[in-house]
Amino acid sequence: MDADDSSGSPRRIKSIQTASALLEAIQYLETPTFTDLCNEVEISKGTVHTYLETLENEGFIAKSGSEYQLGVRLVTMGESVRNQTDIYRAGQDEVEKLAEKTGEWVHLTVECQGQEVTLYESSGDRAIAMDYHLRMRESPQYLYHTAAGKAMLACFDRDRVRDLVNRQGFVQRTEKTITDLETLFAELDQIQTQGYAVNDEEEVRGMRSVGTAITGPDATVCGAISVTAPTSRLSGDYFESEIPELVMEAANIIEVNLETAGVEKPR
Amino acid sequence: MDADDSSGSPRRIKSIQTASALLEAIQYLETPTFTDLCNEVEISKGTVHTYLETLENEGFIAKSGSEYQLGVRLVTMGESVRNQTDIYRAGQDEVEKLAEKTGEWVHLTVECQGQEVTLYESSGDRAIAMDYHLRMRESPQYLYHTAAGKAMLACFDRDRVRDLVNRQGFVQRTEKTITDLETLFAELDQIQTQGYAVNDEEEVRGMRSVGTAITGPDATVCGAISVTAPTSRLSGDYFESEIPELVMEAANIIEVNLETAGVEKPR
DNA sequence: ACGCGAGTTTGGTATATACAAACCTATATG
DNA sequence: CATATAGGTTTGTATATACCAAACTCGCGT
Repeated sequence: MDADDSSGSPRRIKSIQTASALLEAIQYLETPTFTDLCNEVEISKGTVHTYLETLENEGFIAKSGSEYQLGVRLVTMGESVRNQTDIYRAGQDEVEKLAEKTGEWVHLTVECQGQEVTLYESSGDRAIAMDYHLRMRESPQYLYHTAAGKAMLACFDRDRVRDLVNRQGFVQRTEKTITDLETLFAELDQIQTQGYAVNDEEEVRGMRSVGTAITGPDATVCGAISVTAPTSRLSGDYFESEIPELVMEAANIIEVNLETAGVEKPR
Repeated sequence: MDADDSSGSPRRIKSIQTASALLEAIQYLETPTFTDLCNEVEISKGTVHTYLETLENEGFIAKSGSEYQLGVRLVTMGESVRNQTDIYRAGQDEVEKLAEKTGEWVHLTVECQGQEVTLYESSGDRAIAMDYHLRMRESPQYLYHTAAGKAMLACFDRDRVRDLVNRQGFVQRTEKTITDLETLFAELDQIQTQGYAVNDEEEVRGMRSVGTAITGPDATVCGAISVTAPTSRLSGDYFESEIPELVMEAANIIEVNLETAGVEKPR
């Protein structure tokens, strides 16, 4: 549905776009059947069939019985991506340490095509809401929904932020979700001055998080790290200064790790 | 190089095969440049360019500077696959428990297109050789190279095994690697009777493992679980009976979990 | 036995693909 | 400073190929 034809003509391979749409549909529909997929995309049965056969053959999808699902090859590829991403290697240990220290969920995320993708996560012993976090790993999040995401947005050029938001629109998840550009910009300014972002039940009711951006040696944003916990446990001074302190410290160490290791920015 | 044209005509989308080859090349070459890729595949520069543009646009790859690498979208997709695979959900806890009990590496793997893919792994506190295991997660292994793989092979029809081996050939990794069909078949028979497989430095010198297959409710193989440790620590009675016992127990529990949960076999 | 829906195969044609060659744009070289 | 060279991008075009439609097969419920 998204015409990317910016009038000119950056040539594209249509079959890849179609395949991509099918993969996305399969991921989205969980375990669709052949007809489910035919209904989802506007392509003839025969063609869909050929695509699915090909994708299965290449290991991108797998058919179990009459249901399709993404193939195991993607696990391998995903793992590859992680291991090649510097921020993952540089940050893994810190994430685990922070999770242990706080006892809560800690996420290491990066921005990808205007959304937030979780590269690594670790749960402390008090961490809750497994299901939510499971789902979060599976699907990218809007940057303005999360603390880590907002921390990254704050580092972007405001024009770029405007651009993103225009393309994505504001999806309201709770009554506290940011739903207009002014509020967002005001908050981004604040984040920039205080050095960290908070998410106060803006994505899930009863959940708060504190996040901060991780910048590479060339001052570009590489990703972000965040701590998430139920509002009951994350409040007062702990929420307003202790946790931010810990999060920023961790981010700082990761930045140093990045600096010393061979460096490349993701994206 | 793999002609899948069984003369007949299962129609395929050629562009997807090409894209797949490019992705594989990118994964294999780590962070290739444009020209690297042109050399790797036999396609004209212009065409490669169009493919890469499309793949980047769809999030399958990312260009950082002049280097290409697999895109972050694949992380998300891979995570999706894991979470949808019953054996992952059913086995995760047991893998962790086993890792804690033994203090060594524990792997949960499945078969995919005749190779072994790691779905989940956990390292006990004595586990070593991180680099090796990192690499293992990234690239599928030959089934006859590992304990878990052989355990799965033992459950297959022998004709299917012959088929696989004919297609893959025997790649010798150490002087103990199995390199002929008779030896393999003999060992598979033994595995079937004793209920578990061992890998005695057949893949990496100084490394042993013990693995066993996990079968679903419909008696098909879903995957396998294995413990890996240095030969020095894995020997004598511990190697020959204690560990096998633990591994089989874990597999058994996972099978029960599979039985009780909603069930689907991967692949 | 029959009909029906889900899934697969086939023919023909519009078109997307892939080559080649021209074209840029930086970086090395005389 | 001019020129050469390599890395990368764009364009025209013949042809392979992807796509639709319609025919077909298979399995299931009645």
